[in-house]
Amino acid sequence: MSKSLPQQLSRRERQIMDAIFARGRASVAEVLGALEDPPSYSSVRALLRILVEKGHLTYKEMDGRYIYMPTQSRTRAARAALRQVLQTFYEGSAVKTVAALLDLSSDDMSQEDLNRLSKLIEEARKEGR
Amino acid sequence: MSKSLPQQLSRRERQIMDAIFARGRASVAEVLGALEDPPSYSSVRALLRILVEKGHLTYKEMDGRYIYMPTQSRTRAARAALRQVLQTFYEGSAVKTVAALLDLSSDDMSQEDLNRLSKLIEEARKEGR
DNA sequence: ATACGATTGCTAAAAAATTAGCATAATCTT
DNA sequence: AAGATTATGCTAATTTTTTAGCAATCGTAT
Repeated sequence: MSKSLPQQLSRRERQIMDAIFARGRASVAEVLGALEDPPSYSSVRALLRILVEKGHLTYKEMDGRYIYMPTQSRTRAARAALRQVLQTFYEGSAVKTVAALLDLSSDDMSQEDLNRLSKLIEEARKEGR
Repeated sequence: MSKSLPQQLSRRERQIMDAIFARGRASVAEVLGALEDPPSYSSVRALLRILVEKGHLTYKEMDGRYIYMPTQSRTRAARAALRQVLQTFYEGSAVKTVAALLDLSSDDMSQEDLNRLSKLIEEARKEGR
């Protein structure tokens, strides 16, 4: 059984977690650089400390400085985030969500990308059978 | 040009906005009922008032009570949320995101759902051409 | 009419989040 | 080696968020 992290994150905490998830892991300076409206270095450190205390982050020392990384896998966090969007905006329907995604970014998608998606759907079809 | 709502929401504000987006619109009592760890009726009203002040919600009186609804369209908010997940967890790749969605909920998808998706992709293919 | 229940207007207090300063150690540069 | 830069340890203060109470109003049922 894996530990649960039921606590919802505050605004800054969320920002920082997102920055770290997007990068995999990050130093204080990197997190600071990733924030849109950055507070002081001290403030970022304080938040990181809190996130470690709450169990959302861990860190190890590398080259004399701390590198922070999520305790939860990216995959797991990503799924939770997707579920949230699904429930809030698409009535829990994956189909509707995929449709929205295609609509959102079909301009940026190559024929090759579309081929890949077709294959994924084909696979799901087989599995469901 | 539409008004921008740059302010990031606090924890409760986010919760409440999500509850209202999921329902389209809601009364104070409905919002209260929708929250997992509900505070008092008064507290919910205070948050709603703040969200109105900040321009995220609007309300109208119906049957003697206030019904709150988002100022931003669900579609627009949904897109913003999807983009956020895309950027944070899937390197901005819609293909990866769709793959994750299929993986997440292919069990719940019918053959008919998959057909629909195939068609959507086919359409995107034509458009891109 | 009157009591009841649900709602809003307004206000204040408590809790949490956010920010930052200062001292100190390690590392890099000249 | 000395100075500059960058890091952490620890602490405190400010700001924002979150909570809730009380009076007044409106509709409903007795």
